[in-house]
Amino acid sequence: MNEDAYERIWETVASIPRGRVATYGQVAELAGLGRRARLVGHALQRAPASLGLPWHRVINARGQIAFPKNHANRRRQLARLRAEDVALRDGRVDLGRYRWRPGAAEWPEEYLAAER
DNA sequence: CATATGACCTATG
DNA sequence: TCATAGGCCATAT
Repeated sequence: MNEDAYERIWETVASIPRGRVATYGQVAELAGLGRRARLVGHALQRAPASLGLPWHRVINARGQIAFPKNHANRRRQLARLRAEDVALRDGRVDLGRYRWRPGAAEWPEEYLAAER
């Protein structure tokens, strides 16, 4: 069911640039699904690995990784985020700094600051 | 059919 | 910042 919505969610997630993050609610909104944030979680859980989606760039509205503390994917996501220079302080990403804004500059503030 | 359970969010106090 | 409440909804039992 909702294959239609799932595909739109996958496309949206695939378009999140490296070094930026998006929240579940944001992905739902961008995919034209209103406030169905939970659906984003379902869609990612069911996403074929073959799609190679950057699922690690999707976090909750509090800037935290949504997986439970002991879950293996939690560490995987943390490692991948750090690998693309997304800083986590006290387990939280500074959304004001790293949230993806479609159409806006796609590089983190630190990078822009270094260029200036 | 009825509950419970999440990779959730926003508003409010 | 924490807690509560209401919204949301596919899946599992």
